Amino acid sequence: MRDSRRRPTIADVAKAAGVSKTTVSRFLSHQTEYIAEETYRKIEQAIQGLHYEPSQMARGLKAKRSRLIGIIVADIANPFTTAILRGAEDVCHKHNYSLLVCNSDNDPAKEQNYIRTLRSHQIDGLIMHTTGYNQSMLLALQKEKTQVVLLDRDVSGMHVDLVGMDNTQATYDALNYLVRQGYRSIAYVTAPTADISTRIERVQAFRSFVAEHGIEEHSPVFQVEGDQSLIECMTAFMNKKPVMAKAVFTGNAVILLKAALVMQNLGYRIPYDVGFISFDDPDWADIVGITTVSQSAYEMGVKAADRLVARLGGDTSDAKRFHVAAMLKERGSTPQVAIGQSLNRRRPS
Amino acid sequence: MRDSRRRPTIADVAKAAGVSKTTVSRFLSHQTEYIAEETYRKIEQAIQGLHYEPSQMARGLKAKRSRLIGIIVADIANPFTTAILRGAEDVCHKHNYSLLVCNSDNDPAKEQNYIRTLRSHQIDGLIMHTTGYNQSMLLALQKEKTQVVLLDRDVSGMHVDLVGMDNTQATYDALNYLVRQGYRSIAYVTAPTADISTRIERVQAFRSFVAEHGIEEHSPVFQVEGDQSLIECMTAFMNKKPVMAKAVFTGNAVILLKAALVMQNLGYRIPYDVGFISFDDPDWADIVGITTVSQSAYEMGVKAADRLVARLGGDTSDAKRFHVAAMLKERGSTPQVAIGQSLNRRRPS
DNA sequence: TTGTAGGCGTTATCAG
DNA sequence: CTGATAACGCCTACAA
Repeated sequence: MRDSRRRPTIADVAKAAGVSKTTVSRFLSHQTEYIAEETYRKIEQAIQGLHYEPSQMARGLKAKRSRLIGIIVADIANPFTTAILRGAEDVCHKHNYSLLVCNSDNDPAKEQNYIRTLRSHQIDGLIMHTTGYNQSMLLALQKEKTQVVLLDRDVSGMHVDLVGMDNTQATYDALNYLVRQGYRSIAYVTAPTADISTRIERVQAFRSFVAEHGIEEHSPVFQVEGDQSLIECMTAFMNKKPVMAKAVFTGNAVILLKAALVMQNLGYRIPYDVGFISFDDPDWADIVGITTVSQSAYEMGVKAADRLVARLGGDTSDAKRFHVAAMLKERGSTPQVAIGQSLNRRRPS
Repeated sequence: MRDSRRRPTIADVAKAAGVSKTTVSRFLSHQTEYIAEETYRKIEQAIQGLHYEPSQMARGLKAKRSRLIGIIVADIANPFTTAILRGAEDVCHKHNYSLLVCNSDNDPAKEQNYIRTLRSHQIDGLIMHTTGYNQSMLLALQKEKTQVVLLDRDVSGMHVDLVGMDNTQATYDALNYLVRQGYRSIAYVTAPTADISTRIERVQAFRSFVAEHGIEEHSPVFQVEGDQSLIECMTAFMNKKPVMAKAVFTGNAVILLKAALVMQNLGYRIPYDVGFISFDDPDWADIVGITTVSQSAYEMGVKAADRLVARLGGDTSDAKRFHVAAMLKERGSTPQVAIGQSLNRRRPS
């Protein structure tokens, strides 16, 4: 008698159905053509009765496939990441893959650690929102036929699909909009760029733009780490003479929130004292009324998983870059201002 | 010669080090006492050289452990969930477990599907934020020695650890606070309770409270599904006579955001026309100034994973309920009002 | 149409 | 101190 506390195996099913393991295996892999009607029904019943479910571990060991897809994200608390996860999860679920979610915290060492762990679990593919520092491990993974798709951030020297956005274009779009609205003093606030391609591209685009428009003198880039440095930067920016219409441009939703809070605590009101615009489009931007450059993170997650699944399905076409569209969502935080207008614009009554 | 495109196996390491697989295996399981210094070094070098990493699939097959922990969450887009994931992930990572994240979308069928998938992957344990409808599958899992910890929501008849909060107490705390602030007409807005224990408990607590305080006539419970019904409910609530200070109490951050937006679109201002309080404490509550009943979701994730890891480590103590503290975070959305004060309180100037 | 006999990569047992 | 061997659950030639 089988121990009901043990998960049933294919042997249990075989015994219950009075056939061999091979026949059950055929049933499982839908090679149903050569199975007698009678046998088919018996196996079916045995499986139902035992609540049998094939072991992915055993299957994987044989087939060298795990039906596991790894995803390493930089910050799981970021709504941008959440939306990506949701998209990737939807696609993986549809194709019967499961998602191993890892949170690197933007820490290259933690990321490396996770790559190792994922490799030990024989992941079939990896969706990588990378710190940018683990190129060699990723290349090694690739060599072992683990498919890799880069998400958002690029890694130099990797010839794989990348799903992201045109950061230079998006930065220019946002800045053109701000200038049209009358702002001539713009601070770009970002977490330290480190080796993160998107951050670097955006900062470069920002610098080019403000130089081209001759407003670089009043348009600094702040790479902030920690709340204290943010407070200092915001204070310095707001105190900078000459007094004129200023706007803050934040690199993601997390920094947006922090910067907005700092401004509030410093006694500045958005948008009456300072304009705000941000990359990312957290759900709460709607209610606070923050103009954003929305990246459609959900689409990115979907697309990345789609590409990965396609590769796993045998697509060997050349590695490609996919850009999801960025969309400027205009809200109340960036009203039109008279050029050179001073601070302390009155709240409309 | 070994194919470098194949992941190295223990046999490759053994050959490279000139020892047997057994010896390498001893090395891997840190039974280092009986290994000669010389041998130890050779194995170490072979592993380094080959970038060998033991296969979890093979290990799992043998040991019937996968070092995989499944977590099924109801809504991955909810910041409450994100915080939980972060907590659980931190703990799992520390103990060398990986997290298989599944998003049930509050759909019992999808949840059932995921339970099956996770079982097929031989998860060692499951953290369950459940729809409440898959009791029998969970019991079956348990019988197979898969540890289960319930998160937030209870399942009747399951004798396992549960990490959650005291919903009745928290509801009373919030309502007592509102009454102290002067509100006498309070709407509780929740997603349909379905079989979700927390939602049911909160609604019951709300009903008891308003009955005890004799304000049930002006204090409805709205179970809303979809934006249209939310608009109708909010409109009805605000139009209800007599005109008096009203407050909306939302069951989670997602509904909070929707309800606040609806109010805004209907032309009501928070808190001048209507007070707001909510379960959950999304990061943006700070900047908008919403009073919340914070659940410390991160702590819940940590605690749940801690319990699971403890069980996996052999803890066989009785199943227990763990309550994280709920904390009322008072912000601007629930100002003190004169009892019975009418709508359209003026914005302070 | 069905069954037998390996082998996937690892660990445990037992014997040197 | 070290090594041969069997077994975990499944799949896949090859046979019958």
